[in-house]
Amino acid sequence: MRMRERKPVEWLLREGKPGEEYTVAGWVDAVRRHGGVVFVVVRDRTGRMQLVVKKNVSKEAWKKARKLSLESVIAARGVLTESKAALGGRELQVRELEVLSEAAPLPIDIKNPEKTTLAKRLDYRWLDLRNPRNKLIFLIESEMARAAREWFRRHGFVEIFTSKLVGSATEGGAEVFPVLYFDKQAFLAQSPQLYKQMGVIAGFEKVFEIAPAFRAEPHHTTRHLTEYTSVDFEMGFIDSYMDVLETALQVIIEMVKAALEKYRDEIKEYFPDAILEVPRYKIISMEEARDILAAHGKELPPDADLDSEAERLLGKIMSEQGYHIVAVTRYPWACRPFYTMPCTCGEGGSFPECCENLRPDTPTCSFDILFRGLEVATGGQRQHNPECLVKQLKNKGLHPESFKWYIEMFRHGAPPHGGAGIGLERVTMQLLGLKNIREARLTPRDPERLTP
RNA sequence: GCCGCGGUAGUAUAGCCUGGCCUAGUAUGCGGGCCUGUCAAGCCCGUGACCCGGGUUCAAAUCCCGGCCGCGGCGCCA
Repeated sequence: MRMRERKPVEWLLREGKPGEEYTVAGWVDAVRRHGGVVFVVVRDRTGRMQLVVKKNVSKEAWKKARKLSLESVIAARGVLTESKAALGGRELQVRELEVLSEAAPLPIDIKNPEKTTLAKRLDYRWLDLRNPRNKLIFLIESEMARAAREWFRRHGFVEIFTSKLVGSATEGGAEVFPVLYFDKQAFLAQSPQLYKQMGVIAGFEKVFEIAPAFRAEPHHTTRHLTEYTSVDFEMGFIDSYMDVLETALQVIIEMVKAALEKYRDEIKEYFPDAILEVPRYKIISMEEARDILAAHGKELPPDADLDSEAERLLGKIMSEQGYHIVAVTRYPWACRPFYTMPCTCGEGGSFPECCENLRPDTPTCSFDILFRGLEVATGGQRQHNPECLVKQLKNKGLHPESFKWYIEMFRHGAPPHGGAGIGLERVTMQLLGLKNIREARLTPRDPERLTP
């Protein structure tokens, strides 16, 4: 049988002519043996259809069909017929059957993913993803990445591809993976942060990147990966960090919208906890967030980040008011990286004096975006005054010498700018209501797992 | 990194607390048989497991210690 004659299942069910002979090929989805007749359900990328293999039509094909194992790859040729009993209303009366690749007994239950632990499913990811529910997660991610990319391009952002091998840690040092770079010490980039800024300063003005980021934190939770996809952008000539926040929100909305427009029915079918409408958002300040939380019995000190309990609580309160997305602004200096623009500078320009007396609770021009109570994005305005940067580095206990080229970059004309990073897998997880972020990554990496 | 829970056929589980009655039960898968209209096919027969190492004991799936792995929480973060 020739593969070039192969017809997709969807096409056969819709447009094939009954009475004509066709070739299909795909995976064995089900086999039902009934003595002289064997029903085989074949599955390809476009759908599933029933093959009928009768002993009195082709004894040879019938013999092969009886022995088919689930998930083997087969090709079949036969006459398309109408059949009320068949799934899709049509079936193929097989004259010729070929086993292209025989499948060994399956180690996991593909039909019912909930009957196998996630760890086991991940060990056999290539089988796990044959399940339509699991496969859908990645069709959605593909769609969301496309939507984000197209949105950026439509709005004048340039796609860049930054180094993932870096010479120094971006923000501290503890959470980066060290790698041996010939005879030197290097690291895997935990964020494209510094390079995005370089893109803006180089004159691209607006840049974005959709690429992996690496975090060496040994988290054992349902929402952390050591390698994830970051949807990052950076934009110059902003009036304030609110321009950045608006952009981040629009991108997230655009991603969710695209996923829902294309896959709403499937999402509804497979993910009972998913959101089916484009979420509304609300922007509040850290001060307001603290007041709301305090009113619900959760007190936070003025220099503290929202802990995961606070995030969940805030997410719940805001969701009940109809806002699945809430952006929290003005994070205290103590919780933000050294390059963050403090609110004492920020609006209206940055001068050497404005970053003098930074205290742990000094508000910064920054924000986090929570989607159903989980942080999915972080961003803000960056400090573009090199003198301030040095002060801010020192304030954080870092050594300016380690960031030499970074600081140097701001001495040759750096526009006011800011950006954000959006966690693709986290958006997917919260959109679909997944219980574990590992489900949203093709081959997840956590502190223990390095294969497949 | 810290804390808690766990590891039994291919998969998912019962048994563990209160050691012997376990020749380790059940479901599903897998192998074989019957069956020409099934679609979670059915019926009959069969196959298959106590994570690794050490200890306690007359006796360990069961109790203790260590390791590895898994699940989750926290800190932190996308």
